[in-house]
Amino acid sequence: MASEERTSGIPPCGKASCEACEVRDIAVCGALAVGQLPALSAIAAGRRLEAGRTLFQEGDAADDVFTVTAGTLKLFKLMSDGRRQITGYLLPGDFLGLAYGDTYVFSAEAISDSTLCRFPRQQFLRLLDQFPAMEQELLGRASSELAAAQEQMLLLGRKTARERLATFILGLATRIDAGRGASLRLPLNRTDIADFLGLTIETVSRTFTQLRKEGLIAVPDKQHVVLLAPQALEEAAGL
Amino acid sequence: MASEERTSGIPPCGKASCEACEVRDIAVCGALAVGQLPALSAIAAGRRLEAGRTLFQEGDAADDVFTVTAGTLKLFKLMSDGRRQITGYLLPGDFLGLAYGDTYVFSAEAISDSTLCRFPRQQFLRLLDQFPAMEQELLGRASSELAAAQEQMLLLGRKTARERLATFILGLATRIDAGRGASLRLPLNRTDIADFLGLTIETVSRTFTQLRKEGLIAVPDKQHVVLLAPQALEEAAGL
DNA sequence: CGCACTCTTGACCGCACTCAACGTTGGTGG
DNA sequence: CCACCAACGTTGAGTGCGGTCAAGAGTGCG
Repeated sequence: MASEERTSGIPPCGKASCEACEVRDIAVCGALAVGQLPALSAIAAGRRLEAGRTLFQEGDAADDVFTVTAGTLKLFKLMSDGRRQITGYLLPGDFLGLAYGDTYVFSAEAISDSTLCRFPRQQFLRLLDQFPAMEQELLGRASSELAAAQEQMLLLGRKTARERLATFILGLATRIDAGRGASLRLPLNRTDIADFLGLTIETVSRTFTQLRKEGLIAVPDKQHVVLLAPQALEEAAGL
Repeated sequence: MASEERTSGIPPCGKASCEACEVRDIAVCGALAVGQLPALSAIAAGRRLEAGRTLFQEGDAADDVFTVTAGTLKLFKLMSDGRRQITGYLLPGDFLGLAYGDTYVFSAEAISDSTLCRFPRQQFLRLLDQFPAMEQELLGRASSELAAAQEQMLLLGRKTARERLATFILGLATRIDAGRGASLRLPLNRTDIADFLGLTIETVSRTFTQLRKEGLIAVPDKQHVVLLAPQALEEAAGL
């Protein structure tokens, strides 16, 4: 769990960090804000989720909203014949539960062992009325997610395999922010990367090899990538 | 203009309709709510935009938010070499301006002659504090947009050309809602449809022909489509 | 050791792209 | 009125990128 939390910029939910929290941080880390907001604490419930377990499926009643405090989750949509599109992945600090009406419009599954903070949706929404700052924070998050979604649409609709993978690696580096030349731990395996980038695992694998042979990245093992030439990688990503 | 407004479920912004408006309708139709909210009226500004004119470009300072009262707009992202991805299109009643931080993350251009209601962003955001219902409405809209974006990611990442076009036509029918068997006016030309679906105009054209020859649709002229077999079209869309 | 799982690599294929020609429509001006 | 032109859409022929199918390598586990 500790190594999971290390991968994000969000501080772990220890007592020390809580001291620095403000109400608006509810959306940053559910568990952090619980101590600050008795009303929220009352409705919060911790939830551990083993790797591979489903949090909810597309079509389920959207009764809860969540914040991720540890681990990695993937969000995806399925077609009846099994084709899959991963629409996003969540790291500690991410909020989950905006994009739906009565039912979830995608499925969520833990990639690694994860912990989440669960809030019954109705109670959570009622709390928003009392804390406008929280609502603004949520609106800001929705904006960011929309911007990311549009970036992903450009990737899926118009970029080549090479550009997609380069974009993915750079985006990962930005989210995890592990400094220049550091080794990035890939939160997704090849299958998930393929389903995120709209490719097949074979093409993902070949493209990793291609970027590696060109000296843009190193792949010390299948779970890690090193950015050897970030500049060149950005060019490869298609600006 | 009248024919533009007819294509959406939103009533035109006449005096009669305004009587029925409530504050939360600000997000439904800017001009509607102006009469109800003196504070909003004070900052609102009408804006006509000819077909083909740019409302703003990706990277511009995001100073304003808008509601569309007539016409059609397209939102898109460009790559340096000219590749384009249309991330969405706006019909009367749609809100514009959520997905950004300081600068717009996409460009917006009028497809047909359009009118918009413009609100300086800072003042608009300040008003949100005073009208929580408006903020909740916006949050709901952001949710819908995110859901639509995820649906589009599935389309772009995993669907065939045939499935993409079928999905597009059905989605259009839902948004315009022109009843069974009616003739749908296409708000986008072939180039724009291609850039929306991540295809080329040739493939879009061929696929229109294919669906027509199979009897799923009729194409009375290049600007109209008739759904002859909605059931079969949904199958073609890949469920 | 054997098995299962993930990833890589190679050979081939096919869907959508590219390139090119042609048709249709609408506007403009002689 | 027609001639001309530009913009848009359709259709055909050929190509190539990424998908499919298949084999093999690397790894972890009982």
